Amino acid sequence: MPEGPSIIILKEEVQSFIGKKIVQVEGRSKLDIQRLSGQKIIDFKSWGKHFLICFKPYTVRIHLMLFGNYRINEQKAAVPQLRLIFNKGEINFYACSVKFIEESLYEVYDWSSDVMSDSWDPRTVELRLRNKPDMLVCDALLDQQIFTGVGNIIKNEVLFRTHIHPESRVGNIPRKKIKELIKEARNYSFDFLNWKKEYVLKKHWLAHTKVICPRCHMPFTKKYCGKTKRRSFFCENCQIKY
DNA sequence: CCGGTTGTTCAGCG
DNA sequence: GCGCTGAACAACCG
Repeated sequence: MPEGPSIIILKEEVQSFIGKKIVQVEGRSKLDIQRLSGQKIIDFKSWGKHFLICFKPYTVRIHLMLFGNYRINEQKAAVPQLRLIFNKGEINFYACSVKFIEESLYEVYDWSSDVMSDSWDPRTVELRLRNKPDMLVCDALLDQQIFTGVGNIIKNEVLFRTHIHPESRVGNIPRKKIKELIKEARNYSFDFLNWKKEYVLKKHWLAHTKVICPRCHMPFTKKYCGKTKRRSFFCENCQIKY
């Protein structure tokens, strides 16, 4: 379900609930979710994979993790973690993490690293990469403080597009190539968004889950790389190890 | 039925 | 206190 672009889609799907009052709250979250009853939704925001429901006194953070999903104006055969019922319509979140954020969002989040954000700033990303020269690039792409919103699919596709081997050390990658990587992380994320909206995301995967390199037709390597030990699909021939 | 996964946190250990 | 590992959580697909 959830890499950054998927959360953008969620945000777009719930726009009509902005300004609406929650009339009833259900769910198996152990938090005091009843405090949401009677609250009016001020806005929906996102920071990477975090979906933020903004109320005047606080914010609710939904994280869909690996298996989470949601239904708008319908339910599925499962107990929602959080169910928000309005006079007209409802939003249901399943298998997710729910948290209250009491602080101002601007104390908690820095949007300049969020690949989907209007405030995205490649210089922030470059600085944070420069501070982690020993990190493998496959881990850096999944580090939410560096590439906020990037997940495993985006990681694999961006590394393939930029011809970078996942086990390259960040500090060994030439600056020009780093800039390309940063730019492509955002660029591919928007391709992801558009393709997902059209239900053609998988069709456009060049590397993720692939067995043969579409560029040179050599077999791909599948390996659980880096500290994150997430699946990497890459071409030893086309992707340079720095 | 089992194995695997678009993710993250935390306990336990050396 | 650190870094590392594995467990835990959860739902769905093939």
